[in-house]
Amino acid sequence: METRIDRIKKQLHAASYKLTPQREATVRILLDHEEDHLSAEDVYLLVKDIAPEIGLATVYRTLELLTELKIVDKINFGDGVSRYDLRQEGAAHFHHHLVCLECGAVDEIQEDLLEDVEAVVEKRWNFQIKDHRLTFHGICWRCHDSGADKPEKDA
Amino acid sequence: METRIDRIKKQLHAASYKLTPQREATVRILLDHEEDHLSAEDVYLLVKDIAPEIGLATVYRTLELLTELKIVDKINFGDGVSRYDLRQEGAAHFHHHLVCLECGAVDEIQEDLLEDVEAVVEKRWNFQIKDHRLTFHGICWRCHDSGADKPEKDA
DNA sequence: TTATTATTTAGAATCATTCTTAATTAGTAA
DNA sequence: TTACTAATTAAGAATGATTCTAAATAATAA
Repeated sequence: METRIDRIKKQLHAASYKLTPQREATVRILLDHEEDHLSAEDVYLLVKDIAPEIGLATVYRTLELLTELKIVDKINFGDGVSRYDLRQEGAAHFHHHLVCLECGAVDEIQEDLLEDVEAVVEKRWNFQIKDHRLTFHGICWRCHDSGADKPEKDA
Repeated sequence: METRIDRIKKQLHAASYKLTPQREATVRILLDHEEDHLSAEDVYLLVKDIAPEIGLATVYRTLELLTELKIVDKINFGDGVSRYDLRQEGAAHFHHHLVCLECGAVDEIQEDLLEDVEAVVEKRWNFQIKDHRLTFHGICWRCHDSGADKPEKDA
């Protein structure tokens, strides 16, 4: 059976890159932390456990490469550190984020909520959209009283 | 007649800050470059022309202060540099951006396109939205052939 | 094998941003 | 005005994330 790693390997080969042990280890960490918005430093510390000889610069280079190939998305929540998220397989667009101003939690919205808005933008601003970034800042369900309900999982 | 500067002065006083000459010079630069998405360094170089004795750290401090007071918005297009935009007077939310992957131009959408989407997010994810960031990446009207029309100005 | 190219490591270098310290300025009360 | 106090600033040092450099290593092709 073909695994996600296998498919990423093919993607790399198609672009004439190799899946070196360091790159594979990095990808494995990202797969194990799909929703964690890891920084390069975070990835580095985690990947060192399974590939101790790896260097920080290699992690940066790998993340950059994966970003170019649209396997991961590089995000910036304004704290001066870039974070890296594995893109949903086959997703055309980047998922959205909810950043809590109270506790700092970052939740994800996988569903694409922007289809209507994008139709308007393409038409009215005559702009061919390739991707988008959407982040909401506010108070998450954990931090405000009015209904301590965990939202339903992504529709 | 009350100018924008006067109103900003009041806002500062209300929060018990002073509009020092350095701060005023910085605000003037921002007013003169409303759509330019200046970095702190850009602002510094421009402000030196009208207030030569100013230091870079002061520019940073001033921009940070103005950001806290929601007079300017700090944005990050992923190039490692923060940029600062004067917020439309009275606007509750930050405006959106169109970043051209071809020529690098950054256009603005002042209109709030997210009202419907936000209603969905507030309800379904049980999240109290305070602000948002929305950026589209793609090809601007200048760079793609199909209709070299400048879009109508913000509706 | 040898030559060539891609990749990595380690640490130095860079660059944006923040911090520190001492000096300056403004505001206030006498 | 003068003295006191707090806010603000300049200058440059310090920090921290990221990128670059040089030499070593691994993979690939001939």
